[in-house]
Amino acid sequence: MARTREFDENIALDAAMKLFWEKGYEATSLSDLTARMGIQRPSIYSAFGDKKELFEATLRKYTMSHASDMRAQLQSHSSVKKAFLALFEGVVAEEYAVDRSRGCFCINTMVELAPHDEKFEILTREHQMYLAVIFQEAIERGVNSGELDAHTDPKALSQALVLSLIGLSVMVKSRPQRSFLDNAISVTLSLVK
Amino acid sequence: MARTREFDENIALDAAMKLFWEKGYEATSLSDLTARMGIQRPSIYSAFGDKKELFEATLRKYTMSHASDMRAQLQSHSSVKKAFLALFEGVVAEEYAVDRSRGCFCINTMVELAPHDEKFEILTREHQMYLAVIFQEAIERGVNSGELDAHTDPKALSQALVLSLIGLSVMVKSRPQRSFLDNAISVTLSLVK
DNA sequence: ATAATAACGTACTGTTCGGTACGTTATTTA
DNA sequence: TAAATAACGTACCGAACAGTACGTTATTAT
Repeated sequence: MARTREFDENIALDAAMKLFWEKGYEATSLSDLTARMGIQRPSIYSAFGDKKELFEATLRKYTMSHASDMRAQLQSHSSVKKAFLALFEGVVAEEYAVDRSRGCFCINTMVELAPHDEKFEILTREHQMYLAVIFQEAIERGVNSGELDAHTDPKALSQALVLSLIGLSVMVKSRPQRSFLDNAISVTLSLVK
Repeated sequence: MARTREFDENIALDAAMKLFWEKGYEATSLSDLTARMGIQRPSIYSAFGDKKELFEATLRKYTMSHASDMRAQLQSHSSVKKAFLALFEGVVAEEYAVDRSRGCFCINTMVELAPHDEKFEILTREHQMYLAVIFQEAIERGVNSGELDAHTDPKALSQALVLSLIGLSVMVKSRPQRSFLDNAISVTLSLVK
């Protein structure tokens, strides 16, 4: 009944996500967004709503993709210990790569918006809860296969690992010596035994 | 040789610190600052420089005060295990108190500014390094007193604890169930043995 | 007392902010 | 083919932004 949309909403949303992820909510302007999304300002508003709504859409996109990434990574090793080691070391390696990582978008949002906006408090909490469940399932696989101690408390251990992974993801932003991070990872993952 | 300053620079700086701490750098405007500091805009510029310089001054004030707080807390218990437990549980208790905590200003800055501003990358890194040293000293006291295992690696353990404490400080912003945090703390601090 | 000087309050600068009105263009349905 | 409709680009809105010019007031040193 009318003109068809000329841009791909998914591609545009992805561009917005990368920008918010890199700069945060406040530091990203509508002009930044139009430039990177390749569309005009009214197109953003008609397709995604206002700035906060667009941000929310990008965060939802991120958390879904991030959760399935994490799940896939944990399932890609037969050894649960090695899987967690690869996961933690991957965070470090990414940050120290030629073009540094953006870190974790959800963590950035927990810090910037969750304390002042209940919607993002809930959204970020639910993502962390989901990650904890993914971790727990991996640990339970390790217990069932006999790789991990039968006395392990999978739930509590997964929760501790989520906390440490968050800490690691934040700490790398200040670019400490890699030995600092390697030591910390090594000690933390000694809990997975 | 001239008129004397009518406001107390230290009090004004403290007000600015609390505001930046609560809202972050970008979300805090000069108008917010003049309102809370109780002084006019040109007074800010003459006493502290521009917005970024003022922010830096508040962060330096915070890190110094925070470091000595941490040191004091760790020294206030004869048992090192109890000292760390009180430290970690204190973060949780503060956040779930009637008026929620602002979290850790240094962590907020690591997330918001460190990735895009080398000055803050360095400043925040140095603070975390300093905290790690304080932690290490506490652990060494525990080893020397016989409370902790003689095979403990105080440096590596302290680094792991710094990471977990960062993770905890971020995670509380999304207000998960306390049992989540209690479990995670319990598992993490089982490393201190 | 007076000249020098620095802090003060007011009022302003140009710029950028998020958001939108509106006329134009392209597509679809009838 | 014509009417309807929605996406498009342009150009704008008032508000808020960080930062400053400037005249006034208070304090100091001479």
